[in-house]
Amino acid sequence: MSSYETLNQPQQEAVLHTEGPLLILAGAGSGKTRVLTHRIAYLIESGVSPWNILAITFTNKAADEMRQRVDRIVGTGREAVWVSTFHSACVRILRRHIDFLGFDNHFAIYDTDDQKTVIKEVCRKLNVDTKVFKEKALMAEISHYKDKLYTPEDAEKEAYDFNEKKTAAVYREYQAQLRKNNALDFDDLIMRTVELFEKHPQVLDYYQERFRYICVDEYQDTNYAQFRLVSLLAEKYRNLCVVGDDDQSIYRFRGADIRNILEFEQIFPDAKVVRLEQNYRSTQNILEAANHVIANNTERKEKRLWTENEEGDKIHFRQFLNGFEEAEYVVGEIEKLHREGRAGYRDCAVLYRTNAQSRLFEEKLLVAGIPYKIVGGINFYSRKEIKDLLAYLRTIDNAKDDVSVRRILNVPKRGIGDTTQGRVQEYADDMQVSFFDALRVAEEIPAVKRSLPKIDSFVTFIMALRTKAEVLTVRELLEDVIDSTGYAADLEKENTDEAKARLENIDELITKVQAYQDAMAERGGQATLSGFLEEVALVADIDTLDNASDYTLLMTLHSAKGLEFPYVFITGMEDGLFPGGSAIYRSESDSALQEERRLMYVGITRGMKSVTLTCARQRMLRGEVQFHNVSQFVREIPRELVDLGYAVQEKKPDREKMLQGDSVYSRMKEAFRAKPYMQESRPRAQTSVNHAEPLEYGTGDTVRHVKFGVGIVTDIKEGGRDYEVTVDFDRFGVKKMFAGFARLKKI
DNA sequence: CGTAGTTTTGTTTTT
DNA sequence: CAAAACTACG
Repeated sequence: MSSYETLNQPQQEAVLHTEGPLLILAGAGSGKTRVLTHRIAYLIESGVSPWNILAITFTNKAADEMRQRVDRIVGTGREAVWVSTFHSACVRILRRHIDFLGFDNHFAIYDTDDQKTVIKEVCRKLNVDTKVFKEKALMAEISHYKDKLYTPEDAEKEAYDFNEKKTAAVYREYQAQLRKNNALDFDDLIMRTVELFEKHPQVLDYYQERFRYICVDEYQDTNYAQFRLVSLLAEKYRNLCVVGDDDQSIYRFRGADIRNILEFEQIFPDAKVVRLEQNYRSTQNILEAANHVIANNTERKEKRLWTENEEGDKIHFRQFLNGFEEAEYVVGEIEKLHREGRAGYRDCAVLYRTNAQSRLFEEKLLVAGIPYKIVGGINFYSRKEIKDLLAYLRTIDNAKDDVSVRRILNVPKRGIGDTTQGRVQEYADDMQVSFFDALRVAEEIPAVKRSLPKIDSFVTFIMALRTKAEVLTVRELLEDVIDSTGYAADLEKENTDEAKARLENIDELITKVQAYQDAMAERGGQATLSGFLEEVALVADIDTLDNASDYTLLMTLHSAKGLEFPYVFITGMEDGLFPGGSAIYRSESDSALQEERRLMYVGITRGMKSVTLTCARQRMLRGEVQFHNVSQFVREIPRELVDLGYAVQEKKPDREKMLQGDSVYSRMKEAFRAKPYMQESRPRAQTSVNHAEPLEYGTGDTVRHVKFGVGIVTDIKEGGRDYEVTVDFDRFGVKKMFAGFARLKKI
């Protein structure tokens, strides 16, 4: 019990309040994970059976960690506590009871690729032009319906214009296809569970009894469907504890409804509210900066985090000519930190808005020999070779999974091409049977006579695998597939780098199967094919990080949520990139911008000791060079909290370049690249005295003045024949001046 | 039926 | 600048 003394006052309140609804408003770094784990431990210690506790976390990794921590405090019983993500919990429930809804318990879980395949098929069938209705857009629409628990019928009822009606029709057919394939997509996992509970009260009752104490973390990112799910489960005993921070709500695009947390007190009027506002993670400067940025948002609950930590470094801000130099600088800093023994590689994280930005950093890290890992982006499981092999496993596991069957029908090449596939599909549609069943009776289909023997041998092959699956372990089965299809053998013959990489991935897959089997054996569970496939579908990249290895992490700001690092680099701080282009334009409602700002808030508050913001003037984006201004979020940080890195070298201007990109490489590159750009801008700057012509710098740029030194341009006004420029100088404060006189130079 | 070569298209963010 | 989608040829 003594461990509770290490908690502060509100933290203790939250831990000790076990009965009835509880809302914990937990600011960034306020120790909410500690509170949650202690709360679960306290529940168990005060006699609640671990069996009766359900804790929902945002990632599987967080779930594992929480389970371990609870175990460390309580010692026993953690096995029985359910700690998992919404999706995992739902799968567990559905595997047991989905037959109530007419699905087979061996249902497949479709990922984005599979969904797209189905959508394409649906559009073809319904004669929907995918040039007009993009698959991606349709998927997003359908997903939103599901987030709100709209059935296809609901969607059709609410559809007023042509587009909406079409979308609803696609939705209906899409759901029909999924059912035919005995498959669920991610959103279905939640929606079908709610459906199960609503249609079968006895099932709901079972789980209500089972989960008398429910905890939901990251509550600000739940959508309506998840809210409904939790409400149903908690209805009976009302022991619902939700934890969240409205300032960190960053998943609105996937249906997260901030009202869930903002209106919790209305829905549960007897709820106790605890606010955790003391931050234990970051320095004062970091926290101050974060507070100032987020204060620009209007749609939020007023609050102010504070800390007893030291003041610490200022927020470092550096602007570069292009993305290469930005990456070089960041990598150089990490190298320096490591060399000077100030930080391990794992203490540094590089964050960015979009996954595409990881490339430059990856290249530079590779050259520098710094161990790193990219989180997210192209998922391991979405590589072709892996998807192919998994499609075999899925075909074996779920006889109705047409998407998988079609994928492997001609992989490896069996001489069964698109034409044949189309004819079989047509037959299957006409006769209302599954694709695989159509293959089995292919002799009935006159049009495919030529390929008949090939089809027959494929069918026999799959049937044989299914028989084997009953006696083999998952690993043995996978190895059998790799072997008997000749998949690996074909790749070996190719003998290219590409093929080698794929072979490595296949080995990796075998390793993962083995790891799954081991984990199940350790937990005393049964390793099943369904179980493995489920893990494959639901385990995100971030879940597989091991804390023991010393590598620098690269990831999106979204992925960084819930993590912390001593040294954080937030890169690509440019208007148009972050905040993203689509968030800037909408003048009507700036809620998109506010979401971006919350993302910025999340980013800054990941930092414990140091936060560095970087940006580039010039950047290659989808094959084109783009010019960007410094992100408005940088400007929202008070000037006195920012270090520009130039001030000290005022007397020796040349040194700043060495500081920025301290390799010969970078200076060569700059000379090379900068030329065309300089040629263009210099004459403009000179003539700007006469006419209001474009300046070489813009709002947010870092500039140098002969006398005042370095500063940031905060405003530019067009004043007749010249510009009036407002600059916030490092050492002289805010000055207004005419561009023609000031002869400011962009850095 | 399969492949190589060509054109088009596209960006948030994730379970 | 990619990846994906399409086309034309063997």
